[in-house]
Amino acid sequence: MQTTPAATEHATPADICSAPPRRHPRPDGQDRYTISEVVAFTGLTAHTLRWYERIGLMPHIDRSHTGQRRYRNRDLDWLDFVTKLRLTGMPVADMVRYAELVREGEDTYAERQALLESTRRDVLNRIAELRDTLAVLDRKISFYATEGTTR
Amino acid sequence: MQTTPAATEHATPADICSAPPRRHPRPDGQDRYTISEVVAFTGLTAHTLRWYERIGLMPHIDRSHTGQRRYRNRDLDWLDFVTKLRLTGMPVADMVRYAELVREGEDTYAERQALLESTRRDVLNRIAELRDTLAVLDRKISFYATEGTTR
DNA sequence: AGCTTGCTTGGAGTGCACTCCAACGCCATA
DNA sequence: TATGGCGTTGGAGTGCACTCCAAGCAAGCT
Repeated sequence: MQTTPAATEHATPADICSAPPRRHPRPDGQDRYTISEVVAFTGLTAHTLRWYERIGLMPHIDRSHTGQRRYRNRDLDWLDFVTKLRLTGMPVADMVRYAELVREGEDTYAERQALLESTRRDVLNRIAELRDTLAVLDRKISFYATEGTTR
Repeated sequence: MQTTPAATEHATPADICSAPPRRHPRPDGQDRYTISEVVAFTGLTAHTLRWYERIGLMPHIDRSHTGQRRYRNRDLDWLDFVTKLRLTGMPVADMVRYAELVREGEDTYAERQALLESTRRDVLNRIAELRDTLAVLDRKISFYATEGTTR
């Protein structure tokens, strides 16, 4: 494991460019959270959090002296990002791939960029499809609304 | 094997986003299609079409004198709608529920409207989430773009 | 007549993303 | 010292949405 201060500074290079708006406010100045706190912040289950770690979707999580997980703010940032990726419908395997690239360091910037750009295109397509669907729904809803009231 | 140019046309995923409305035009004036024609129109597999019928997501499909399915235009319309609902992430069970309401006739207009309105809210939320995700992706992508070129 | 193609069925299998289980450890409070 | 609460693990189980299989039938072509 890397333990140099430099490594700590940009331990997860992905985090440098992320300043996410927080939906689950974290206590200020704290940087060690139990798994149940993370459950409360993220809405994920403890099972899922452990499973993410097992499959390599999470970096190694710090442990207390008794072996319990202590999540740090950068882990929560990463979880926020993963949750967003999941919402796009990206398969977990692809997210794991991205996580691997992050672990491999700066040499993978280009590949990470390509991966995210492909995801970006997927998201745009998905939004377009959803807007299409919305139009169909609106048409049907207004049909039911008028038919329901005029008879 | 199919040798139509259409098969070649949608080989590249890039074309998908430039072909929004009807990717598989139906022949004019026809109203009886074999299962394999419907496969070509919808992109669903024959397995899935039969499964949809078994679980009650499709109405009873007409049969030829030999017992083979003959889909009609209204069946294709229904499949288009189902496909849109599926894109919203609606569980199949909910779609089956809607199909049941349709079979039960006009008395269920109000309930159908409520169901679609709830779906509509889901779709709007989903679009908002995706836009959020898009913002995050753009931030990261531009980070990788500048970092990748400046070093 | 023989062969190929397309379609039929019920039931079993697959892949994904969790989700749960049993057995156990640590530790604070009563 | 005991009880409750929170945490740990590997492995097995679950639910969803397909997906495939084997065996068979009917029609069309040579």
